[in-house]
Amino acid sequence: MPRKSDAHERMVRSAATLLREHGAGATSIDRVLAHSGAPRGSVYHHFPGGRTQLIEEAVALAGDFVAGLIEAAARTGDPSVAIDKFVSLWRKWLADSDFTAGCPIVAVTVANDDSVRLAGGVFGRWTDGLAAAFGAHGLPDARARRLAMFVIAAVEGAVIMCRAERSIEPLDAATEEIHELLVHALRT
Amino acid sequence: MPRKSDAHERMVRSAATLLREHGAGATSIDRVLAHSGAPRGSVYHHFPGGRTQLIEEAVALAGDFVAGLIEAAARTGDPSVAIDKFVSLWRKWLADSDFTAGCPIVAVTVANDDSVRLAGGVFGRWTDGLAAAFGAHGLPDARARRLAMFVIAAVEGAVIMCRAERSIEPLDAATEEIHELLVHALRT
DNA sequence: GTCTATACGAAGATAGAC
DNA sequence: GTCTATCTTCGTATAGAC
Repeated sequence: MPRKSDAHERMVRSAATLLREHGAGATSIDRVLAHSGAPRGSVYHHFPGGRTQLIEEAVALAGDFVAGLIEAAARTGDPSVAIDKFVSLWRKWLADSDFTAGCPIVAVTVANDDSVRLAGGVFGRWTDGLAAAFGAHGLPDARARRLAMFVIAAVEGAVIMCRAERSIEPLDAATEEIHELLVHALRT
Repeated sequence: MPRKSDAHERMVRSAATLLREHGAGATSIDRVLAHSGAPRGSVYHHFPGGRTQLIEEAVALAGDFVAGLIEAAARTGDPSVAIDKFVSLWRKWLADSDFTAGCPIVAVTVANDDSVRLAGGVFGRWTDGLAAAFGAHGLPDARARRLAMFVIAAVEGAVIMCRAERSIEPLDAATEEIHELLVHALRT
């Protein structure tokens, strides 16, 4: 009885990892196979859409994972908690990878991969989740949305700078300045 | 007499363009040749270091261009001017490319290209330039640096989201929230 | 500086056997 | 579901002629 954790799932997870560490251009079927240990012969059985489908599933998986985290934290009604969860995730991934891994959604976006189509939806969902937390705190819808978008952009940008500089400083700077901004924005 | 605008320079410029539009993985010698119209035969005459050297020169060119812009604006002593120049540049590039072009430094960073080594230095120079403007305005060194880093991260992140969502909204949101933050930070 | 030819490897995708 | 060809295209790099 084939468990759920079969070759298909292992390949999607490996694709997400390669996306994060080496970008879309380097995420080839060959490398996913080597990384996941999945068998060559069944690639087009599991992914009839070939490489495109594989990348798209990896984007969806990563997008859902982060969205779930944001949405769960947003339900506490405290925007600071949601932001902290989001930032902590990147902090952990950067540390675990020694500053070589970033965001898979960013990877497909800057490479203009076929799956950029999905990237907009993922960022949109993250934005909606965070905006809901700001809204619950009493901010007007327009400001809540603007702030949510801004926080996500700032953190994503900081993660890239952390990789380039091989230092956590940019993410620390972003965390502090976001906090500073929220002190004023959330003042009731 | 071979002018300065010869095959070498055209290739570097084309490489930067391809980096911005299709990422590091898709910036191959073949594509640079096709895009620049430069002759095949002299590639390794102009670039003894091959593809690696070509990409590195493109990163350096783009990095210097933006740094020069920031540094010139910073000399006015008004941080808002420097930020406006920086944001306007991205706004124009996004519009001109119909949201398909981003930052070449980001491209080599997320692809973990050999030239990531240069990316940290480029971001560092941009940060120093903007921090100088904040310092001239009277902010303490630590805060000036933190704010400079944050602004660059936020704008770079917003540009990526603009590409994914094919909309200028994320950059508009970033511009407004950065302004909001500066209203408090630059209060004398 | 620029040309052609060539070697070599990696990658996506398909076909047909088991 | 998995295997082994196989085809084709693309990419880097070198050699040697002009």
